[in-house]
Amino acid sequence: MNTWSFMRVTDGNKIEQVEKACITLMVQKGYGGASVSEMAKRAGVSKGYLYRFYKNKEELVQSLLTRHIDLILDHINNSLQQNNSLKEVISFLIHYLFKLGEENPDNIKFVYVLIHDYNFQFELKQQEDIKKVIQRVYHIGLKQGIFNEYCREEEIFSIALIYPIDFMNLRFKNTFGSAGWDTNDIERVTNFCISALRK
Amino acid sequence: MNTWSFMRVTDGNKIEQVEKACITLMVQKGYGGASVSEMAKRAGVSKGYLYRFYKNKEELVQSLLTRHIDLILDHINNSLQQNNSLKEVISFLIHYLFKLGEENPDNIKFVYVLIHDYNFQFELKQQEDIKKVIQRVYHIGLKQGIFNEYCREEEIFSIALIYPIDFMNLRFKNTFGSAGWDTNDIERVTNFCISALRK
Amino acid sequence: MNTWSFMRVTDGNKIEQVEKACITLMVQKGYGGASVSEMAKRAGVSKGYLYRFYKNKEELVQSLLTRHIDLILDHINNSLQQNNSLKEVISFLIHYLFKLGEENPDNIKFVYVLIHDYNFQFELKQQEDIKKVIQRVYHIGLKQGIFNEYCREEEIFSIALIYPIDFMNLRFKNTFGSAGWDTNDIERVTNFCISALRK
Amino acid sequence: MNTWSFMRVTDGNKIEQVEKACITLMVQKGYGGASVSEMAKRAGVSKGYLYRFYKNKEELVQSLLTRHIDLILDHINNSLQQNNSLKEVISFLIHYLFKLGEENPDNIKFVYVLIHDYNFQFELKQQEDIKKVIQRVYHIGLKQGIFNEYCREEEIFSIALIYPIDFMNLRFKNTFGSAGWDTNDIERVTNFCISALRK
DNA sequence: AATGAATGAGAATTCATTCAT
DNA sequence: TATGAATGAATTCTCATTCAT
Repeated sequence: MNTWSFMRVTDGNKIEQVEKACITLMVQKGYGGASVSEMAKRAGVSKGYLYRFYKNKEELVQSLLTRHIDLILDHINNSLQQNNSLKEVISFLIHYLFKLGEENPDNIKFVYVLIHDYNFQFELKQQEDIKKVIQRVYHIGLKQGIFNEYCREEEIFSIALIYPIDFMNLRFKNTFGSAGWDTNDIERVTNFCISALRK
Repeated sequence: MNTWSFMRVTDGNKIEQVEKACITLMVQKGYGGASVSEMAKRAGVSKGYLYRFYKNKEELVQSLLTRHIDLILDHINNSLQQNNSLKEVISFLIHYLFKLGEENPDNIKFVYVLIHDYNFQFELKQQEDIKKVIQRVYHIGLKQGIFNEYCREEEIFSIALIYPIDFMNLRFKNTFGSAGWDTNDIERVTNFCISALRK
Repeated sequence: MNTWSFMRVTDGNKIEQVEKACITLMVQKGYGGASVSEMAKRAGVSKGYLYRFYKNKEELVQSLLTRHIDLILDHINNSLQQNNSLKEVISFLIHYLFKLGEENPDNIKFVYVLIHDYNFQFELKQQEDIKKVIQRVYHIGLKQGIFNEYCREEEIFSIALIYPIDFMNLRFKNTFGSAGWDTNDIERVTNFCISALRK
Repeated sequence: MNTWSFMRVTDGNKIEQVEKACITLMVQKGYGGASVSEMAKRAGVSKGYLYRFYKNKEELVQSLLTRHIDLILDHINNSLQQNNSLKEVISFLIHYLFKLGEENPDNIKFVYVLIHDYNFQFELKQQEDIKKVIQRVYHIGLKQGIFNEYCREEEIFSIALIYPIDFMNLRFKNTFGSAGWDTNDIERVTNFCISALRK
């Protein structure tokens, strides 16, 4: 192993630590309250180092959001390429989202916080990707003729993507008295979602 | 009109201006980005004046959120006291929410931004009020026996309250290519919501 | 009783309350930390009222200091007019100072704090009064021929006036492990003081 | 001289400048009146820089006070370790205090102002150190059997430490018409002090 | 590649003071 | 006589960002 490849590994770790710290702090303190200094300290790197990878704080956060959303979009696209039915696509998506929330609640909290923030829009290119993916899902449903008359692309987005994310965060916040979830909850959310879109 | 009443009107106006400025800035820049100085400047009052009414920035924002949510809860409670059916209660609620969004988009944006922020919880008392109201709506639906098997209190909250708010903000953000809404949209959202909860 | 005299009584009380509040806060928080608003609130008067009597915060504090010092000077002058010996004059003074400290510790703390503050000098006229009084005491001692060779006017001031005040505050601050004082302490301080000046 | 050592010198200078500015302003305006902004400006550093070294204004001032007092305590302790007589210990102390006042009046003014401020106590550990030192001086005097019957530890503190400091400040303030001091004054103060404690 | 010293604009908040009533 | 609403300058402190090393 040469020094160069060794360095790369080191780098990767550092940046990974920065991103973890960023997510944690964004969730805990919000965009305004999360300071770059604290991110660097938590990640064990210098502030200067951090600025060599990201133009500024906003870009760091935005790039993280983009990557998180991209992962979700990739997952849906994979699911779509396997000629799944609408039900399968939605079920896979929701199970995937719950898996993310179980692996690390902060990841889902982070997405939740940012997609509802007027300071962070999806990047333009990604917005197109989202539209495309939602359209593909919508067309599958149309082809299968299973949508009720009130269902449009917006409802696919709101119900199949946003509603499960909101569900998890409602539980994180313990608003209605339950703190986590079990497989029954996941099934119920999945079924509710599909039933909401169906005739 | 005597001087006294003139003074009062002036006062009322000032605080009203502060609150308007606060809402606008919260929506535009988020909690961390919205500065008290700018709020005061926009409202045409001094910073010191503002602090005679609110202990600090957080209290100003929190009190505004509480008031906005209270208005919505009051509306639902009124609706419940009139022995309305589930469908009527939900329909009234959604129409009310759209009315708010039409009167002043910032009001709905403000609520949207804050209820998805991990730094702003509902005040404890209000959280209880929300639970109570949602429970009452839920019980009406149970009595009428019209819920599908996947519907719980959480779904009432997410679908009848959050989904319409999200819908408006999706339109404000122009995510799927339409910027406002018309009466058809309102009807569609209403029907979709009721259909989602129903058998 | 006419309205005028009634008013005067009321006024007197109010101003007295203001002065009490001022002293308490000056001792507790220092000049910078004591706010006029809090003084007014504690005294149960409005800020505006307070400013009708004192040009500003400094004048309020300065006038209080001047009055406190004047009381002490008056006491010494009375003592001097009775053809007392040096020992009697000093003994009366020290007993008087301890009486002040017993009546209300804040009074002695207040004097202690201010006479050691570079922002508060004695008023010019009062500085002359102090010099005069100290000179008279000095001359009595000279006439009686009891001073040791190292004793000058400055020592009269430092030992007969400042040292007892410092003693009480050392006890208030509990620096050497005793919190108050008894009659033995008073006698000891008196004797120490006289002995320090004597041959 | 290499760049590194050059940097260190620069750094040291900056902090030194901050401390000088702090002392000057504390003496001129008191704790409340001395602003951190002005300290930074006078020291030629940025506000942010200052806060990298001191948690806040209080810590800056307190740390300076502690250091000044420590220097004095160290001096007494050195003197004590050389098996000096009481007279020598006190004489050395007083000469040292006057030397401090001659080197830089602000240093003695600073100590004078803060030890008489109810907002600044000695740090707990230092208070113990002071007690210990005073006790050691007291025990020397006891062993030599030279104290008069009115002399206790408190008097050692008040007369050997506080009285010379007060003397210098009385001169700085020009209260009795002389502004500085000469060697005769120093001798007189020393002799007065020793004579005051002696039989 | 990596650091962290240094900045300075700007944040939240306070408070002495004024003045219309 | 007495109030307290209103101000705005000043205060303490933070933080994103830069840059010399």
